[in-house]
Amino acid sequence: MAQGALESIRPYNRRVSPEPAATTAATTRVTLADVAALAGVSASTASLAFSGSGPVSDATKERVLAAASELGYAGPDPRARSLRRGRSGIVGVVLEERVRAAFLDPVKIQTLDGLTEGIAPLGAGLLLFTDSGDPDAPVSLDTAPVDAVVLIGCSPKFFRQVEALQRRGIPLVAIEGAPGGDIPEITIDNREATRLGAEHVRALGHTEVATVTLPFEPTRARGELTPEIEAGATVDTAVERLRGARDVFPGIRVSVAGASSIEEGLEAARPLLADAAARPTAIIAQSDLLAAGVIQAAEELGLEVPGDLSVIGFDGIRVDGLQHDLTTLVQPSVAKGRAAGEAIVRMLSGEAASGTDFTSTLHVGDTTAPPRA
Amino acid sequence: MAQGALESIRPYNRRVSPEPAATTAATTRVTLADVAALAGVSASTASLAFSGSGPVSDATKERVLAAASELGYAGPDPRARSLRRGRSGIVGVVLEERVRAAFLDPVKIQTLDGLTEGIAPLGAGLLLFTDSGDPDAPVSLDTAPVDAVVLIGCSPKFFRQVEALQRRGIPLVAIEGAPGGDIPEITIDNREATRLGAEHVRALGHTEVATVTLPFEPTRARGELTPEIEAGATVDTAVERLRGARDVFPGIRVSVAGASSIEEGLEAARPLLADAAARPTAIIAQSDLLAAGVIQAAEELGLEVPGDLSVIGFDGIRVDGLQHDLTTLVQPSVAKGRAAGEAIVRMLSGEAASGTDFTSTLHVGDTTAPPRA
DNA sequence: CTGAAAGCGCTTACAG
DNA sequence: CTGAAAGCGCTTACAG
Repeated sequence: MAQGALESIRPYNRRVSPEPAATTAATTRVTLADVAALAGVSASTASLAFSGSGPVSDATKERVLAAASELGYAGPDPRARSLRRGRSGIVGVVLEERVRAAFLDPVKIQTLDGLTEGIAPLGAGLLLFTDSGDPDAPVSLDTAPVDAVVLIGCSPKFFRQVEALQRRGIPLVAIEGAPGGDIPEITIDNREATRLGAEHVRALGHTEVATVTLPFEPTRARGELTPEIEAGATVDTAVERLRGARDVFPGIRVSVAGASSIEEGLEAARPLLADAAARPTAIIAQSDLLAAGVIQAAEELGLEVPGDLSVIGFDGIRVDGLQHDLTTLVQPSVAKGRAAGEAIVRMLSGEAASGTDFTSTLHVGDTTAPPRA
Repeated sequence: MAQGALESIRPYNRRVSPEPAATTAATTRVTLADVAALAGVSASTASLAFSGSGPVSDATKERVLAAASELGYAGPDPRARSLRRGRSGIVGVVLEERVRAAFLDPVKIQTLDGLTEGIAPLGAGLLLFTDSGDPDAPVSLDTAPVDAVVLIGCSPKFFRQVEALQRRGIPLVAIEGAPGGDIPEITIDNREATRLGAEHVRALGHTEVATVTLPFEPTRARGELTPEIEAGATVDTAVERLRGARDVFPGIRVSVAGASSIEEGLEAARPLLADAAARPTAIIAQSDLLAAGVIQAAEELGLEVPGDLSVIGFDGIRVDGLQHDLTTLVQPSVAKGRAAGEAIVRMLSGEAASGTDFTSTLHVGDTTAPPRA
């Protein structure tokens, strides 16, 4: 276990001798007590001079600050402060993937951005918990000094750690995913939004429609959807969006992508478009990146979008380099993160917080049109 | 200042009464002392039972664990542990941008991924410091309980905070950027690598060559390079790569992009390609995303790559959706992060650590060829 | 294998 | 406006 390594390493700056500071300079740690002594005040007063949260005369304050700079004291030790105050100023974020996988998803990045905004009033930092690639180094979520934790798209596999955090009274919020427990969840209307998109496609007159979906499970089997894949689904987003599409087109053809990317969208679309006789006139993609891939696949075959093929996405992100105004379901990615942050802030101030279910809106761009007559 | 907000919020789980725990359940915090008392052992022994770092009889250990689970004790408080041990298990990462901007750069993401690997032996988490968008919420780098800090592409504007961290004896490593101080730096051979690429282009027979660069300053002025822009440059990467190109093509035409993206590459390339009479036969792009944009611009005009235009990039990332095998300088993005992590680990175990200068390699793909005769 | 004691460095009521 | 005292919750030598 990783813990072991941490323990075996000696503190970088262990106090070398019991003598007062300022002799061994760099290797000896200066404390508030040292500063107070040099300034000729009590530790309490010195503390007040730094935090500014009490009445201290300007003269005293100056003396303390002068003593601090003379000793090279950089301010109160955050570790001691956080023990005393009961707050560390850190919010944990759990992403159940490697960094490089999690940040390939523009929606997650935007959500994280919104979260940063949402917790800004706390002045807290975000502590990232991701898969390190080392199976022996578990996310040590339950030994980290966090004030609160946000789970983004996490599976129930964190249940044990989540429980431990709850026992410790640490506020938790989940953005999608179903981590278990009675944690406030921030969700979006995956099914309803997709249905809306499908209805738009149907209203244009399309009847031959296919869909390219996100993976149904972490193993990321791809290709034509089989009953086995569907039965083993663990990713709600894919399942719900498929339901929405089926609400309108019950027998819709389904091609499963291996991830949310242009490349995967391209590969998932190829077989759908291969047979000119049985070609759909519209494809519903479960993400904008997949939609961009579908468009590439169409263009590869010399098909025009939207003339020969209508394409609709999901997310409402700007796909870098895509020259179309994509028709898509715009989900409030940033707002989701912000809502999670705000819930955290409320919970930390003792209020109750509940989840939020956001609504996506249909943006009609230039990638959907009536089928050719 | 953000600090104020943190202070004004009362601790979420303030102990309500001075009585021993286990009565008010959720709102009362259970401590190791409570567990020890219930188990009928000393606090020291209880502590040993949890950390496993001492000889405790199995019977005693079991008794302690049973008491813990009876009281709902989730393990030692990380805040207290970190004060006592002098380690928090947290490594800070500073990115001088908003989350959404930083993570648009695939190289940064890969570097972060490598960093995660590099610090895996510590079992530590990454604490993200980014621009929150709120000018009143400064990155509170110097009040966070970090064991070490990695700066990624940071400007000297962090000098003051960096100094404070150094005074506190906190190990620092910088990945590119010049944060000031005598911090070990992880760098790559921007100039030499670009020169290598330019030589490849020249060897193919090109003489009419242009370059699309990264921004030269955070304000991100774009367009033709002016002496003013060049004089005010603060981004080493852009400057060094331009030097490398000029080493081979001294009078090279320069178009500055506003960011590293396909879209910006497209826009920066358009004016270069607009005039068919004065059109370059090769373009050196300072990133792969820019190169992908250059290719799009060429294709827009009906030019073939590499037949009508050779394009070379920098980074060696896979550009999602790009159907070319891009000729590029492959830089070891993941290794850079890993090296930073390993340096941190060494410094935390008391060893000295120096920086590393990595070498990039030329990958010849299918986007460069001799100019048409 | 177990316990008593000290202390990590700070902040916060509480008196003055 | 300032100081003495207590304590945040834990871990670590040190004895036994």
